[in-house]
Amino acid sequence: MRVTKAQAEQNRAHIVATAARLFRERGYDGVGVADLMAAAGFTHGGFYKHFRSKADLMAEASASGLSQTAARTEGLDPAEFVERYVSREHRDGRGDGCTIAALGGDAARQPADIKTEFAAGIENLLTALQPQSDTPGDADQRAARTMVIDMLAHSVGAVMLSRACPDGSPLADEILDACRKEILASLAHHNSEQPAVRSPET
Amino acid sequence: MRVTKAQAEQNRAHIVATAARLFRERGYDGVGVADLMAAAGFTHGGFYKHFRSKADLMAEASASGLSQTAARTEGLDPAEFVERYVSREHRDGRGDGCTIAALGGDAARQPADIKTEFAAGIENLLTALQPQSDTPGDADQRAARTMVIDMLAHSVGAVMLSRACPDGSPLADEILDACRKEILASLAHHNSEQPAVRSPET
DNA sequence: CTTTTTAGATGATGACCGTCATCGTATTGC
DNA sequence: GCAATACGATGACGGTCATCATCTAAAAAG
Repeated sequence: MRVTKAQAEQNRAHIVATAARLFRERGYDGVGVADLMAAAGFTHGGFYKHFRSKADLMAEASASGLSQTAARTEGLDPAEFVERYVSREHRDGRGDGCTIAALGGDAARQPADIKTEFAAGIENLLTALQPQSDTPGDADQRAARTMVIDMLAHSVGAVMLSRACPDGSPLADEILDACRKEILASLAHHNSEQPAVRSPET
Repeated sequence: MRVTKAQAEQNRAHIVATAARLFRERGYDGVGVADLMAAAGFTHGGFYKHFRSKADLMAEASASGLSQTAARTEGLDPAEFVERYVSREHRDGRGDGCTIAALGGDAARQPADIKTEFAAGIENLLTALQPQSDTPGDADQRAARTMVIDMLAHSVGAVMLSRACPDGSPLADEILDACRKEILASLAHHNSEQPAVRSPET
């Protein structure tokens, strides 16, 4: 059952995409190689024709998921990012959501290669959120970067904390609402003081 | 090899404490029953004399770890909490640190009983951080609670994001420093506007 | 067209895991 | 003290897991 070289490449990409989603939903340890391949429409045998090990796929799937999040964030207004990120839809859609929020806790226990992918993914997200098109002074650049880093950690923390609470519990929603309100207020506050990161509308 | 009833109770507590630490270090799936019992100084056989299942222990160990964090936070100034929580020491000491930051990401995929323990643990932490000794108006109470919820999510996000980066990487430290600075600034800002949560010193 | 290569299927292997059966021994209740 | 009880040790069980060997058939190379 040989297939076209192009088809094989496409199958490989499909396996990576499927893995990225399943890992986000169930965690790295919650998905077996056989599970994964079945979900992608294959049997477990062909796996090692594409990847050297499960750990290899874990790193590649993480990178894929992270770059997808960065791509979807590109050109998004910070406030708009927060509205979408710190939302019930995002919290309840682990599989289709941000890889950092879904697997950040697991990444901390993974080997260096996965952590490196996460660092690169975070760096990309920061760049996507911080439009440095207008090149102001170095001090402003650093202040803007600090602010974006803080906003990202803040948003990630809100989603993760809300997800740790029982589904549909008042506390889960309260956390989300409280954080969204405070993050947006913080954004507005920074904008009024030194508009290093500014909304296009204002 | 029977032991005193008091000794057995003590052994059980020791197993729970060991489990809480190991789970924080390696995650729920990263610790086997045999591993765990060996780390506590026993063989795997006696496990089911103490717990009905591994899932049962997971819930109990989570509750134990969470209440420990709440107890250690009791009476702590919010700013002091942030200084300790958003620190390199805490980030690098998963096993001895906060259960929310270590297992919050995993809890999201666990059954309802564990999520319920997390919600209760979070609620306890909020109470420990929000001294409602002076009973002001309801509006102030709610505003203070919102602020504490936000501060906790913010701190948790900072530690988790930093942990997802390679050990000793500049980004890991940058995240921690940026967030600590911003969280403390936010605290100061709230204190100056409406001192619902106030430092004892000021 | 012939030969070589390789994506994917099938099946097996050894390690690990949660759980339970059994047993010894020391404590507890009488 | 005697009998009943139960903590903990030893060992075994199904099941799952990552990985590899083998086979196939079709695509690629010549």
